[in-house]
Order: sequence, then C-alpha cells, then structure tokens
Amino acid sequence: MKRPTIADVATRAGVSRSTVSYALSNKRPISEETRLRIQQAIEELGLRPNATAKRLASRERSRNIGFVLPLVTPEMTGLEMKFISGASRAINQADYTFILLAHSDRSPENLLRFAESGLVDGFILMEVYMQDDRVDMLQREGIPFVLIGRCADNTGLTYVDVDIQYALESSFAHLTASGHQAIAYLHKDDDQYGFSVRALREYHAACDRFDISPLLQSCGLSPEEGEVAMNSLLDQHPEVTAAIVWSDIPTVGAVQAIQARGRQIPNDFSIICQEHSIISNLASFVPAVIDIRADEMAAQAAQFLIDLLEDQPIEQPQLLFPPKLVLGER
Amino acid sequence: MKRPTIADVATRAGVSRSTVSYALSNKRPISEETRLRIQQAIEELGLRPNATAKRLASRERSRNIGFVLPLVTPEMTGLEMKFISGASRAINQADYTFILLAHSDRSPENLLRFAESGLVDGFILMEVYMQDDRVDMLQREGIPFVLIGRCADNTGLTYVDVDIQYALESSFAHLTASGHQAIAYLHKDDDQYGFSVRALREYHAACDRFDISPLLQSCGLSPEEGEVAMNSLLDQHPEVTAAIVWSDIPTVGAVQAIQARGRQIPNDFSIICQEHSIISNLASFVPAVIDIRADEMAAQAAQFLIDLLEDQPIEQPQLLFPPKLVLGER
DNA sequence: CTGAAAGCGCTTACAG
DNA sequence: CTGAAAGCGCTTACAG
Repeated sequence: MKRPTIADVATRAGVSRSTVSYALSNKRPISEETRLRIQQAIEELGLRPNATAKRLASRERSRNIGFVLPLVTPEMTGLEMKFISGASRAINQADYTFILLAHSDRSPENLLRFAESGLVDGFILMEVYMQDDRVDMLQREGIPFVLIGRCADNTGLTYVDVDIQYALESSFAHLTASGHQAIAYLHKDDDQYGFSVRALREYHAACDRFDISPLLQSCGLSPEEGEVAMNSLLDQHPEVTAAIVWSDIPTVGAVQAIQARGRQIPNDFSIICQEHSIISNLASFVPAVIDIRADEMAAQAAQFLIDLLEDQPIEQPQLLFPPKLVLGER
Repeated sequence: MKRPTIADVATRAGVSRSTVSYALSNKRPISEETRLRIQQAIEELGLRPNATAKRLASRERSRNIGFVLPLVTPEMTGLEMKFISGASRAINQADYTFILLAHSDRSPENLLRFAESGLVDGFILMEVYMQDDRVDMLQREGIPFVLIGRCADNTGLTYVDVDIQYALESSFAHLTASGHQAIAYLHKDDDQYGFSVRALREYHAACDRFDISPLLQSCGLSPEEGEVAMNSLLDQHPEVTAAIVWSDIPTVGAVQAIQARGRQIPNDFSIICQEHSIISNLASFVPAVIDIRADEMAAQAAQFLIDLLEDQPIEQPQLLFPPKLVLGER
C-alpha cells in the first residue's frame, strides 16, 4: 500500500530502474516501445517520483527563494505588498519560486532552519537593522542573501536601498522653491532600523544645506499617531508650514490634524509623505509623495539573488534607487 | 572544498558514521569522551547535516504548511492579512512552519510541485471557487488540505467558512428594525467565486423572509468602483435608504457618493460593509460592519489541517462561523 | 557503549 | 538503445 517507486515501475515494465529514470528525465534516447511500456506502468501504478530522493541524488537546488518579511505591524501595508509583487514577478520570470516567510520575530534560527532543510536556496531580507543578527548569521554560514535596505557595516553585502539623500534633497528643493522656511520631519524613532537612522541623518544634512533649522517630531505608524504627532508639532511650532512624514499611514492622521486647525493644504501647509500605497487612494486628500519605487527595487533584489545563486558576476552589488517625487493631485 | 558530511566528522573523530549520527540525534547513549571528540570534530569541520538526506533516510515530513493565496488584487487587503496572521499563529503554536504561497495564478500544477517536492505537508486554500481545479487535483492526488471557503460539491472536504445566511439575516434584522424598507446589495459579480454566489443567494433569501424587494448593483473592489456603483444605484433607485456592500474597500467610495448627494449617514442612509480592515481606520467615517472573524476562521482551518496530518479525528470537518455585526462608531 | 551494513529512492558515469 | 552498479548523505535495525 506504499507509494510506488521507480523500482516498482521498472519491474512492471520489465526494464531496469535506470531506464525508467532516463525515460522520466529524457536524458538519453529510449526506444519507442519501451517508452510506451514504461509510460503505461507509470500510469497503472500512479508513480509520483520522490523529489527528496531526486534532490539528494542529483545534488540539485530547490529553486525556491525565501522572501523574509518580519511582521512589524499586524497589518501588512500597501508598501510591503509592492515589494512582494515586485520580487515575486522577477522570481517567477526566472523560473524560481517565491516563498514568503512572514514571521512575527526576527530570529536567525528560523532562517537557518529553512536554509538547512533545503527549502530555499537563498533569502531576500526586509526590515534590515543597522546591526542585524540575521545578516551576521547568513554571512557566517555562507548562505546566499540580498538585502532590501542595509546595515551599518555593509562590506561584502549585496543590497538595494532607497537613495534617501536624494529623496530629502529633492523634497527640500521642492518645498523651498515654494517658499517654505520651516520644514519639519515626522520621523520614526527607531535607532536600530536602518531606514530611520539614515533618513534622520539625511534630514539634518538637508537642513544644513538649505539653511533651515531642524524640527523633529517622532511619529508612529498609525493614522492616530500621525494625528497626535502633527498636533504636538503645531502646538509647539505654529510657524511650521511644511512637513515630511515618514510613512503614508500616519500622514492620513496628520492631514486631519492640519485641516482641523483650519489650514488648507497645500495653500497654508505643504506635506510630503514617503511612499503611497492603497491607503492614499482612500483618503479624500492625496499629498505629495516620495515614490521609492518599491517594486523596481524588489525586482532588482531578486535578480541580484538569482545572479548570486547562479554564480553570475554582479557589477554593482550595492545599488541605490533615487526615488521619484510625485506631486499631489487633489 | 565541499561541504563536510557525517563521514568526514566520523573519520576525524575516529568513530563510525552511525555513532556521529546518534550523537546528533541523541537516540542512544554516547560516552562522554567520544561525544566530546565528535563535538569537536563537528565544530572544526563546520558540519551542517544535509536535511534532504535526513528526510529521505528517516521518511519524515517537512512540518511545513502551505497557505495558498491567489493574488486577486495587486494589493493585499487587510482582510487577507487577518487570515494570514490567524493561520500562522496557530501553525507556529503547533510547531509547524507557515509558508505563504502567494501566486498570481490559481494553477494546480504549482501546488502539485510543492507537495511532490516535499516542501509542504499540506495546504490551506483561500479564494475557493465553486468548481475549483486545485481542489479536484488535491483530492485526486490524496494531498491533505483544508479550505477557507467551500465549493459547490463539498463531499469529503474539510473547510471553514462564513455563515453567510446568518450574516445577511442579522444585517436585515438590524436594518428593518430601524425602519428600512429598501435595502440594496452592492455585490461582487462573480459566478465562480463561492462567497459571491452564496452571498447573492442569501441576500435573495433574506429579501424573501423580510418581504423586501431585491435591489442589486454589482461592484468592484476599489473605492472608485464603489463610488460608481453607489451613484448608479442612487440614480436608478433614489428610494433606497440602506445598502450592504460586499467589501470595505468599495465602501469608502460608496460613502463618498452618498455624502456627495447631501445625505447623512446613518440618519438618511445606512450602510453595512463586509469586514473591516486597516482601511476602515483611515476613512473619516466608520460604517457598521459584518465582522467575519477571519483570524479565528483561519486558526481553525490550520488546526483542521494539523489534525489531518497527524491522523487525529475531526468531529466537525465542515464548520461555519457566524459573523458578528459591529455597529459604527463615528 | 560502539560498529558494520543495509536501506531510503533516486541519478549517472561506465560498459556493452 | 539498455543494464548493472556505485553513489548522494543520512538513519536504524542488527550484532557485539
């Protein structure tokens, strides 16, 4: 009653096991009549070749790529979905399989287990920290991976990331051209998360360059937190006329806070938010947006990993994507 | 330069391969001193046991569960995330691993490949059609799976699903108690998708029971389509005072259409939408909502699959969850 | 407490 | 065109 094997088929078809194997893989010519006999035996017995044994014997890879997404929010944002669809598109095109590894923790053990089990050939990592245990482990174990984001020390790493300097530079250029002098930044207060750290640094750099005094207000990921943050900012600094918000979700709340004070956007106040996702489509107001080109970045990350897996040289393994500033429509 | 194997470690430690294997698995006592020698050899060589070989030799399962999510929208909705988090929580608790298989197609071939490769032990299927190729294939091949949703013919299937009859019944009870006589349904027009078909049927049944004449308007998944649908409905049937919308996303647009005509919610118009996700938090208006308890359903589906995999009997393998009607707050 | 050997279900040089 | 045999890297009865 056990699952039939190649040996069973061979017996039934009156050939050797190797012939069955070759008939399956088409790696050498088989006469038409034995091919037919084998075919028939396969169907009669319902052979389903054991892929684990095949992998062991032929030392082949799984052709699966693990996309590692720590679930920071219980909800997945539209931005995360863009990364996912960009990566999975590129992965499928290259005839690999996309596997989403969505875990609530960031433990390296989990990844190691996947790699060792042969489940995946390599990883694409999201939500990269400045010091990232997962990166350390993967590097130590010699497991192929690519980052979307980057660490503090990136020697030897392959990554794609946002050109945050460019993002803030162009935002400041746009805002100052419209006459703004007080440009606040509603930032994510997280000194581990690479993006937050770098964005903060580049905000200060932009302030320097444009001769504007920095105005910071930390802000969480929800609309409510955006509202609270903007209210707190406007209470303390009524002179502010423009703000950059680190995510589009709190932007919704921030906009409400501004409007509740009777200030019109963009006439009385300008707001730029990082990335739009489905959420911006739902708000009655669409702000100016820094489009970080998430899908392109993710597709490139996937291509990098595939190159790594196939021992293709990568000319520029640390790639920054300059984002596009998209002005609001409503 | 190849990866070291158990044989290499055995040679270096001066023991047999089986002793190394037993030292690794702790399946029989090893003397302290040979254990130490083996341990040292393992570390010196950096042994990483080949999990594929182990699986083949010990005929064990992967303990991975595939959560199959056809990407109907490019964006993943908050509702889908609820299913994912509910299922992954239950799966992790049972010491299995959650793998999200997010594909843009619904091809059975893909699933078969995963199952045969030994990558996953079984599947949880989302977006089930009345006639579903994937279900047919999995049944034919004898691969364990559980549905979130159901087919036309469900003999022998294990599933969890929304009690749609209850959902519409309680919505109608609520609306008629408030005096509504004209209750429209903005439905998804899809005669393959089980949920749509059943919801439509139950809407008609509820109309019968409450003596209300059916008023249908088909409606897509985006806010824009919700707006268009509601406008079209109100143009043709200005007498309508209440509507049930099949998803929360178009509800956002539908609400705008209603408000644009100067009608107040809930005073002049009542609206109930199926499920809230992050999106409802963003709209300035929160409608009454049919909470389908997605996380509980998904967790139950996961438990069913684990029971199936571990040959545990399932007393009620076809389970309907009565949803909760949650009234709006703003 | 330890070893020699058979086996898991395939693949693939080596022969003919 | 086909077969006998060794091998992939483990596990696990069988012996001692």
